[in-house]
Amino acid sequence: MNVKQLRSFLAVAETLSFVIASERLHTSQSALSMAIKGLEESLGGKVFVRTTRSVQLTPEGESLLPLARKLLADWDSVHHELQQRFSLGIGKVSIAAMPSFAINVLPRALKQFRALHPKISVQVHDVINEDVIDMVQIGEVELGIGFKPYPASLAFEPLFNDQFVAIVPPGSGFEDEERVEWEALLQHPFISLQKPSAVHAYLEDSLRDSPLVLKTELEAHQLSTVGKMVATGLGVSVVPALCTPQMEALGAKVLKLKDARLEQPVGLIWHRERERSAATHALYNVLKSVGSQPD
Amino acid sequence: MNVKQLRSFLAVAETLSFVIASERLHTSQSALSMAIKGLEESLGGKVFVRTTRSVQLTPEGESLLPLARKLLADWDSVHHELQQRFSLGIGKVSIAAMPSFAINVLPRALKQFRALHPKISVQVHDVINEDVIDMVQIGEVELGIGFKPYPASLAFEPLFNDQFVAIVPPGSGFEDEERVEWEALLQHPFISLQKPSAVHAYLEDSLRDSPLVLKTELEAHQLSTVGKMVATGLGVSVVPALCTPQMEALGAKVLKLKDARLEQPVGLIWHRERERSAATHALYNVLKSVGSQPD
DNA sequence: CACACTTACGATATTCGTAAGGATT
DNA sequence: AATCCTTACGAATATCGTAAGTGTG
Repeated sequence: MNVKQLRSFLAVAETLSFVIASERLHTSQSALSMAIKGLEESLGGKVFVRTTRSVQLTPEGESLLPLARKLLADWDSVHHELQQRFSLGIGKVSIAAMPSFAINVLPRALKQFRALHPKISVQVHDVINEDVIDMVQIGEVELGIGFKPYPASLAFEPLFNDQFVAIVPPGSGFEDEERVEWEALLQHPFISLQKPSAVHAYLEDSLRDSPLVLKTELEAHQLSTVGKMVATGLGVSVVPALCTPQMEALGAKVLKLKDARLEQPVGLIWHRERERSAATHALYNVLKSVGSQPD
Repeated sequence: MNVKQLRSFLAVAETLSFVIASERLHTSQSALSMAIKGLEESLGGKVFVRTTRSVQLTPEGESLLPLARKLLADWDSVHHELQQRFSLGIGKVSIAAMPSFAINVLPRALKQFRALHPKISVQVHDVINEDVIDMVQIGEVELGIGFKPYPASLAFEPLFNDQFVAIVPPGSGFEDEERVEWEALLQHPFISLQKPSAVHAYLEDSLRDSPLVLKTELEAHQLSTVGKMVATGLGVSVVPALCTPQMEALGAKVLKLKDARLEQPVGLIWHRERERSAATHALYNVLKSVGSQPD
């Protein structure tokens, strides 16, 4: 019993005519005749009674009819669903992105992606860089966006280099300058993101060889909170340059840092061993084209 | 997408190896490779990632796996059910039989039938001859057993000729005789079956040309009730000879009638235009062999 | 005799298995 | 080197369509 035979059966059962059914199936009557014959051999008995002038179902054929209908409907449904999944007609993508990217770049990219593939739902996990790495590692998301990761099991495709910038309160002594030295910046109370943050780690790393120390006096969990703290004069901080417009909107002043080491590649992260779905691949491509122009 | 491709997919997905899967499918690796290739072309994307050293499912393949399992399970289930139905492994038969036959012959036939086909359930409608005809006509049963019917749409296969016999109370004036004349019989109160009964109709028909009249003084719905009434001396009656043992067991005396016209063929009845199931056909054969030897 | 299904038969496709190819561990 | 999947190719198989056959109304 194969699919073609069952389709033939259904067509004949519904038309009660080999001629009409063969037209509906775009085949010859003889081929249809053979298909039904094959089906009957496979089942071990006749499903139709042919009296040269009329075709009717046997009781066994009668009981096959609803079963065949359901079987073929399910069959086509599965076939269609998989086709849709491959052609991006349907699908689901889960990604994780670090906040600076999620806020400043992702919306634009997602708008473009959704325009291309409106039926694919996207779930964004807006978490700090460390959690992005974890979620990709665990397999909770197929794709992450963050700083270049250490684990060898993860692959990385850079989008752009993000440099850190200093943010200071308006009206502070830095106002006239465009660039600021670390030494001058650290004279002020330092407001940092929560401890396991990538920003924090990079800052400590880049200051390792210098006599300077990060005196963290305030901590926050959200970039916008840090920005607002700085804006109200509680201290200074260092954030990814991506956040510049956001920080300025909050009322903080953004200054470049005179230290080239504070530059990190931001890019797409995925698990080498895990396959990405067609939908994820499509999003990957959009992010690659949109994400490499952060402005 | 066809059945073979889906079976190939399932085998590879479960073994994660083309070699092992091809052994399980009793085919060559190349054939399996082509089958998967064909499936992937049909679906529009890859379901496996082959890295020459390992095979793993793509996310799309992962989502196909449970669907394929169900599809094939349903498929095989339908195939098996139909095979069983044809090979009489399962099935259901509905027949209608007139009471005299249902009581005196059918049990023996059904015992033999059930021994041959234990998984086939049989539903017996124990109804008067007229209802047997109706139920076959309507299609409520595929097979009936009763007197030869009139409708041209029904086919009839005789099993035996049943003649009517007189039943009288023990100790009545007939005791010494083996045969009884109509005239003598109708001197006594006549107990008949309910009006539309075939027995009643035949009796009236066979008395049409004679001066005798059926004076029905009592009516009952069941043969055994009639028998008991006769046995207790309420009157006399005429019943199919088949019921002889039953009537004697109830205490009535059975006498032959001196009238050859009171003989009717009893046999199998079915609708010419309606197909009979394999199970019904099997029962038909058993009834033909058992039913033609009523004793 | 016209219609509808089956069978026959040659041609076309498809599928199969063996064997060679390519890639990875 | 050994293993495993893919590709190539000739052979076996299956399927198809045309056309003839068969039986019914």
